[in-house]
Amino acid sequence: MNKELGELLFPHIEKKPAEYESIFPARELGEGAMVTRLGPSPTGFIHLGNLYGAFVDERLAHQSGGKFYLRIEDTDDKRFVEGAVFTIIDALEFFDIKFDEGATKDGDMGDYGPYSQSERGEIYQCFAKELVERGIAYPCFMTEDEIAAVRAEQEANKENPGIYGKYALNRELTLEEIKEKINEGMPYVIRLKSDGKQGEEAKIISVEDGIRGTLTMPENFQDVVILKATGIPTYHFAHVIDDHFMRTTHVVRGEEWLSSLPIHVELFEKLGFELPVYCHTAQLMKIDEEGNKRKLSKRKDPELSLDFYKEMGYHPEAVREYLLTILNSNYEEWRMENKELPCEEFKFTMEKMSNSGALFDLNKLNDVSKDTLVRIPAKDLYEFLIKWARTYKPEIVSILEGREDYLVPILDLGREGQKPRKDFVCASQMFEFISYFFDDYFNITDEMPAETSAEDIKAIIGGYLETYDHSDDQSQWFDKIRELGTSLGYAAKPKDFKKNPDEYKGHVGHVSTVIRIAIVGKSQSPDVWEIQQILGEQRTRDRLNKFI
RNA sequence: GUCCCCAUGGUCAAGUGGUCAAGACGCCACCCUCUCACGGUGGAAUCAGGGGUUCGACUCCCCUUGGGGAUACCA
Repeated sequence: MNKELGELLFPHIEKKPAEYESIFPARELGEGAMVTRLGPSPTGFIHLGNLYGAFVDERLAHQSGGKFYLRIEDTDDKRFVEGAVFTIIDALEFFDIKFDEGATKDGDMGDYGPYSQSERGEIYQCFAKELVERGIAYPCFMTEDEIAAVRAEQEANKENPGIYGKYALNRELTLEEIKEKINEGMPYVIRLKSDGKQGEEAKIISVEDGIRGTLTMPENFQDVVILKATGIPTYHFAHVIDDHFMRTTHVVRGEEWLSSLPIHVELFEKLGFELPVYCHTAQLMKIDEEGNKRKLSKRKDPELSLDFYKEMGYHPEAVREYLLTILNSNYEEWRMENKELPCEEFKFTMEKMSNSGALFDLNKLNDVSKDTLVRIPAKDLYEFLIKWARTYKPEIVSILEGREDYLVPILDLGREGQKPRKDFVCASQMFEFISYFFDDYFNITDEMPAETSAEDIKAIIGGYLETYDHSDDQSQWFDKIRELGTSLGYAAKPKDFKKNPDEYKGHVGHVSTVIRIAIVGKSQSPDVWEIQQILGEQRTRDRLNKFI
């Protein structure tokens, strides 16, 4: 009867399960090589958490000489967003996550495809058919109302909700009944006929998790849906079939999957497939408006969308560094000892991964980013800045493009030597920081120091202009400021002023601040002499003249 | 409700029965210093609570509490 039911339900499926074993043979890889995958669903949104997981997959595979592939998990037609696949591929490319096979913009690449679940219907149905034929899956015609009624009854009886045991109304339908319902055109799903027990009788299963160690939980007892009414598989079924036939060795996924692990274990067992190693990562969290810790959500946290980082102009390398520091607790230490090595040299381990959800920390990202950018040559920063501006601040492209000779020294200001400045965090901030080098963006934003009177300000700038010699070296230049200040009643050294504040109007720092504001517009900046050298004599004088 | 996961400073965390309980970010002070940044020194700040086990618990067990997740024809 089951055989007949299989044919009735899946008349078009001709391949036998065993055939797929030879179509997708075991991979020939070295000892210990891991095969991992990223399985995003194309909802049009990809956030830091996705990248976090992708990184683990990527490191694990490439570190072990294995393979890392991209599989599109588009089994939810309701949530599908047009163009989302490209968005995902773009984002991963931007952050330099490299795949060996899987979905690409030009179609699939690799021998284990198709890599989009929507194109694998025949494979899923083949195995659904097999399960039906073996009597461990069945068509279920229960309507939404029936399911709701069952649920209400279960709630009233304080029983676990779900379709199982006696509540699985269509579990024991006869072939005739099924035929009849199908002829009536009733829609149906295919459910697993679980033989698990619940409560006291439940068997306890235990699974070795790559990150969390031994996991123990009660077996599954629900008749879960494996094929929806549309013939499309649910995640559970697709996961088991795909990861088996794509020969995935390590399934890295978020901890929200932990509770459906028993379903997957049962499915793997029933299908006779070997269980992959599961690695359940902790979720990235954030603090919400009420002050509660909560998982990064797709809807509510647009600022944690990958687009946020692209818009702000965080360098992909900085984001990678940040991710690595929260991914492996010993990464930071390693980085301090190996400042110049590429992060790929770091030996990533699952043991060093945290089991508890980390809160996203923008401060930390910024700090990591500063350290990362200081290692990047100014010329590369220049190119990065232009690339960012092209999409996110097009109005400044014209003042940046083709001006490498002007920009590179600006971006390199104070970065040489043992204690380089770490002024840059991200592209948007970089432009802000150097904007005074562009006449259209230059303006005076800070107040002159309180220690300097209006007459003194004129005297300082006038005197400065009088003795200004663009070819002075840095110490000659500063000596002049010191002399100028002294002649106007300002201490030559801040310490002198602090010791005898009554004897002076202020100190040389105040004098130089006046000059700094005239030239830079702000009371804080890198070395003024170096800025003047980049600005050139004429523009320096022009800015000063405006004050007289 | 049921099931699962998690629990060291504000944040990220080291720690795996005996430590004055690392380090990083942030914060504060000081030093360097013409400003800022960088760098340096120092500081405040943590084992959620209660029971066990043990000569001895941050570490092992139990309970409570708290946080997170699942409980879908979403992934």
